[in-house]
Amino acid sequence: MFMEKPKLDNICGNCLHKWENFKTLTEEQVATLANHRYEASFKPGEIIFKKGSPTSSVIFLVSGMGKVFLEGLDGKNIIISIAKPGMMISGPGTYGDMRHHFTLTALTDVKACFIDMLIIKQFVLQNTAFAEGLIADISNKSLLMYYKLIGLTQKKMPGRLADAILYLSNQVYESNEFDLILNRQELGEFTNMAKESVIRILKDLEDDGVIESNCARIKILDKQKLIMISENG
Amino acid sequence: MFMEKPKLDNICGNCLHKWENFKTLTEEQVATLANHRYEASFKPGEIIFKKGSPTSSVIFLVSGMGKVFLEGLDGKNIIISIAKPGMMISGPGTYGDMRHHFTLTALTDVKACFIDMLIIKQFVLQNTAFAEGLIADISNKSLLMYYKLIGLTQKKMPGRLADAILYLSNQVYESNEFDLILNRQELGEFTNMAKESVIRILKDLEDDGVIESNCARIKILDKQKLIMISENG
DNA sequence: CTAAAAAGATGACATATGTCATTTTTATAT
DNA sequence: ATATAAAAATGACATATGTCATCTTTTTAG
Repeated sequence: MFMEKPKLDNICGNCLHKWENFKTLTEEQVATLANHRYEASFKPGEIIFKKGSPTSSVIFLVSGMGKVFLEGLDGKNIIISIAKPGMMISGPGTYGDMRHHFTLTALTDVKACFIDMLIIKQFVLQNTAFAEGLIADISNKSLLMYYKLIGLTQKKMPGRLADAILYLSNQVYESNEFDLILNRQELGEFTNMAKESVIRILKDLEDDGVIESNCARIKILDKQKLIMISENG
Repeated sequence: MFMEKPKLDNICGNCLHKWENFKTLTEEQVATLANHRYEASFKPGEIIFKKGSPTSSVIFLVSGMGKVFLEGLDGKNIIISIAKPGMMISGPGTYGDMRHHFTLTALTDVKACFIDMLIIKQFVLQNTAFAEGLIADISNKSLLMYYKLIGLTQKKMPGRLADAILYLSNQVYESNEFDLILNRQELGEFTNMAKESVIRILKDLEDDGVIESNCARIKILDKQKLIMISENG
């Protein structure tokens, strides 16, 4: 992983437009931002930041996708979300013990933008609208965790897998047909089930004509039914 | 309008001292707070606020205890935490859809203080230190959810119940012996298990000399062993 | 104090789901 | 292209945990 200081071109434009809360910044603050950002490239599987490491930066993916996951017991992970460009990636440790509590790794080739955390904290103190937006952002992520908790603890496997497929289709790929960048093991880490169970239920869904799936490619044939499975556990 | 330094020590003093973030407020803001607070009393079982209702207020318990829980699928609840005086109780909807996403009910006789949400939001805009403190508070709660998720999905029942007992002992009652205000059903909602399983494992713990338990009274006999059970699943 | 209701306790049983071992398919590198 | 490694798929089996029915104890209300 190597870092370089990027030129002040409109490389930032992407994030500045995509992350709602950047719109609260003054021109001066945007300039400050551009002066305190660093880019780095990662290959699939590489760690972008690791649980336990200092929360020195906030991260935006410029391109590519990553996975955000909790490192649980006995090396068992829980994938929380798939990171895409335009989302701020930081964690609850930022305003706490200053340590990351989850790990972010690249799923594809990733170009990531590191913004100095001190700058973000400075904006919070200078710009109340930004602070408010940050609270909203954190709150939203917290909310997702509530529903993740309900899903993982109260739904049975088919419902959890349906949820995962719907999440990938609606939030990540924005399409009913996609080349999955998660393998069965990771799909299991996302749905809290063994990879063998993922395979079995994926097959059940295929047998029932809900999806078409061979290896990485997944096509949703009957979204309504998938939603029904998601809702009925 | 002239405002004298409010005499709050007899009313608000409890919360003002207990919730760290109130210390960032100016005297004027404290006075505003005192003018926009309302108290209400609740009996055990009564709803203080309900999932789906508007987040018009932030709540502090003046006295008594409550349970904060998600209303999950098929009426199955997930108790997230036990509310005590000194903690701000609000939810992720406050800076989102303006709706509560969990329910708060009284476990004992409760006197609750309702602070107008608009005042809190005003403080966020006026007082960046307060905003920062609020972010820290929300972050901390978010963090707890991460570890709750890991515990509930990856630990087996004895580990989860051990966690619950340790939480009650350390965080809630601050004693190794206490009269539990949760019944077996609720202990199940806290640990994601059926009430029958709670009863069984409670009995196992008693047989193993880890705790002493008859109905509501619980006494921890071997905390070290309890911690071990918590850690080993 | 007695009756009714709620909570706690117990046992039998069903099942969702994980684990392990093995085979097949797909991807990767030489 | 061939060899090797990784991922996917499959089947047998074990088990943690929920469900249900029943009984006992405790609490609540008249």
